[in-house]
Amino acid sequence: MPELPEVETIKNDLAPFLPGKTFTEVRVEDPTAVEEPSVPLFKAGLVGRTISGLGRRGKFFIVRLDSGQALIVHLRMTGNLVLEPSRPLPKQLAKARLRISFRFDDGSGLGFIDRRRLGRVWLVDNEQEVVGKLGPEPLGEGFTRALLASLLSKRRVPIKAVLCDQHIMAGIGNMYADEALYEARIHPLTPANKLPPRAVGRLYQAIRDVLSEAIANKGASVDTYFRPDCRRGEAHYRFKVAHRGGGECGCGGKVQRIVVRGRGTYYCPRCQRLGR
DNA sequence: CTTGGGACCTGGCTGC
DNA sequence: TGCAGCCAGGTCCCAA
Repeated sequence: MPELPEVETIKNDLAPFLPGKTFTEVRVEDPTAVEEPSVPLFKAGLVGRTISGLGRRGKFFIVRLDSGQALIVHLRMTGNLVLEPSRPLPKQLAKARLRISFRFDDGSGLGFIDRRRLGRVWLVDNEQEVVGKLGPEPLGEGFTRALLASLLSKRRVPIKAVLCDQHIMAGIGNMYADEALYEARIHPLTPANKLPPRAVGRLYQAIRDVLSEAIANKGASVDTYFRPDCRRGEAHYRFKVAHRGGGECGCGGKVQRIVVRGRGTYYCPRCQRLGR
């Protein structure tokens, strides 16, 4: 599932290829992929435009155009952007369906494939229309310990739910929330506003460390995530708890799986105690 | 404000 | 072996 480190990796991988290219053809194979505007306007707004730069906000991938518009992609659960022509797709992607294909003036192409068809694209005048309601970037300069403390102090819900809420902070999903809480030795059910200042400090560092390390390892290929050239990320090899139910923690205890707000949550009951 | 639930979506898994 | 039904979880939306 692509979260911040995966989308950042996709952006970094595409940075040497996309900027400067001009769209020559856009084929929308699955119209439900286009959230905004209509499919004809979507195509017309892209063809002939040149890519001026790439960006990322939370889990959204942003392609900026010379027209001033922005093509925005959200991969949701199973979306992938693959460079074409590409080698045979890995078997996890073999059944994914092609939803949109983009062709460029140099003959290259980019495919948006998505097994479960939950991903979406937008073409908008102002990217804030799509990403404007997101909370701060956890790796951004403005994301300080004090800001985290103030965000948490207003919420009584389990800390796990707060970390995954894109309106509070942007880019953390199920996997990295579990990893950050493990690293900070915080039980996922702890009410956010009940965290003592020292725990908030640990959590702040854990969020930054876990995300940075995952980016350095090019994202986590736990399910259908692959880089645009179909290579795997390696961040999942470093996971201590995420998707490791029944596995062993370094302390000798067993990683447990519980459900927090409808999401599978992995943690170590010995390292992450409730109430302190 | 919060919380819970459903909808979207389909491959892969479980259980009979 | 076949098949029904559940599960994964990011996001939005609605009801209480």
